[in-house]
Amino acid sequence: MSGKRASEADPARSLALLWGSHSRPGRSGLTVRAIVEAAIGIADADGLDAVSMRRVAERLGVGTMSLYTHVPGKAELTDLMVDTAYGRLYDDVDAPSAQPGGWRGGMEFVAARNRDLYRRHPWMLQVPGGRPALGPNASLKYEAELRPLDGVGLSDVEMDSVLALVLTHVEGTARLGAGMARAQRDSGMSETEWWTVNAPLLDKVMDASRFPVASRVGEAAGREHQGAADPAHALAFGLARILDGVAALIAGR
Amino acid sequence: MSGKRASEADPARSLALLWGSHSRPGRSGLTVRAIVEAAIGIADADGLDAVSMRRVAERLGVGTMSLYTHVPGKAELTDLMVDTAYGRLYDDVDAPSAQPGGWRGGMEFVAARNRDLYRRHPWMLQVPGGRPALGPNASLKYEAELRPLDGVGLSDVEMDSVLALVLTHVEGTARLGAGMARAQRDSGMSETEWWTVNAPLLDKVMDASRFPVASRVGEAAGREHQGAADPAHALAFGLARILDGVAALIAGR
DNA sequence: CGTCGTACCGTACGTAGTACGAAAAGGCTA
DNA sequence: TAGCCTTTTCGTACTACGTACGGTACGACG
Repeated sequence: MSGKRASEADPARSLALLWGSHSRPGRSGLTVRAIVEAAIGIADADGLDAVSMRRVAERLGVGTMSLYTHVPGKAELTDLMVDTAYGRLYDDVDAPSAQPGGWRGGMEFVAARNRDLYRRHPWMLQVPGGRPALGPNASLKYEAELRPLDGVGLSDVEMDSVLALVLTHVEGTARLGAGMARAQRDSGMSETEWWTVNAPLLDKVMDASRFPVASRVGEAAGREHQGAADPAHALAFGLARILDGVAALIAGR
Repeated sequence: MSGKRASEADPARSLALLWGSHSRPGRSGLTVRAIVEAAIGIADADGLDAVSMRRVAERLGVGTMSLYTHVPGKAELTDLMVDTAYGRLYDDVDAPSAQPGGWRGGMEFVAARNRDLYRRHPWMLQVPGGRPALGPNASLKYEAELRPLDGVGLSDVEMDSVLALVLTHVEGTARLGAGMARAQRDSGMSETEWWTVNAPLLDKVMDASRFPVASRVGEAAGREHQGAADPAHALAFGLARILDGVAALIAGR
């Protein structure tokens, strides 16, 4: 009955857990790291909704409530999952600033890596937003991703804005892709199958003459993408426009 | 125990409900429209998570299970909520294609209207993705938003791509804003308050010298935006870049 | 060997979606 | 009016969730 929403983690607890050297195994071998790893495994396989405290505990062979000895609650566990997932984004040798193609090549690399991240961990798109948990890996990520933009003629504020723009775009298109993948899993039908089944139903119910542009464009796009949308194309097309726009901003100096 | 995920609606049932003239009041006056309106009212006030079948029924003064006579389940109800919310986006007189400033003005109008939509109905950002439910209002929206791009030198596929890019950007920045608003509500602290409280804690735990660019840029951005991020600025900045990029694409013809 | 701090976890409460089947209210024909 | 039938309404119950609470048992230390 306390005023605490399950969706909002205690920031201080999260921060301590995130940055602290949490490694005292306890007597059953239970560790924060093990809990987080188990949760990520479940989320990778079955989505964030499938991550229940019961199921995490079961996977670790411990009682459900034992988890609470190491982790304050599910919200903080989610924070830990996110920062851990950020952990393997960039190696030292493989930094965005080490990519060819200048700032543009760097941003393309950032976009590709983040796309891969969301592909591997689609559950990250389901994490409830709010104040982002500034863990060590998130900080490392921010640093690495800003570097290609440093010294190219953008102000500090603009550097932040450009990176945010790119990341928002990648997240948006990844969300599209994850949604399509989930729809495919849940319905058991591929995108094309679904449309061939449901198109007649839609035709019967909607009068295409009321939507002349929409039906023309929608059909063209559907044919091109073999479905309602194509996340890979959306990512590439949008990123090209965005980086062109950023180039124009830089050139305008 | 059936194989149906609660997150995936039956498309045929949704389509029939969406397009059908569902208006047989039943003997308690219960209507699909009334159910949807009640659900939207709850979602507007307390978020999508607060929309439970029990609470919707309570608001309407009927038994919980009576809802299932009119609506197959919660997933389909969500589809109906979304299409209904789309309903009041554009009046006939107020269409994007009637805006000044050509295609660019039209897209800026589309962006502003969608931003307002997400501001009024933040729960739309929590709707689980998947195959979008093609209701009448979604179709109208697609038609209205494509029109400013018609005949400006883009191919049909490019028209779809540009619109998707703009809408993805608006959704992404709206998500940022909704997250910040929710964090503020849950924590009871404004953005500046939160950072003044938690900055010392972060300083203690992270070594700023390991993140030279990040700490410099982050501090500049934080000062500029009076917080970790500024959704309004992110929307405007990103939209300007995107439309510059689209202009370059058109000019390249 | 006794004591204590901590890790562990069984039970229980309140929340959710919805399956099932009973009950009740009209609408119809005879 | 009586009887029946279709449809709407909804009480109960099942599973699954996060986690508060309180008991138990292990390992270290005196």
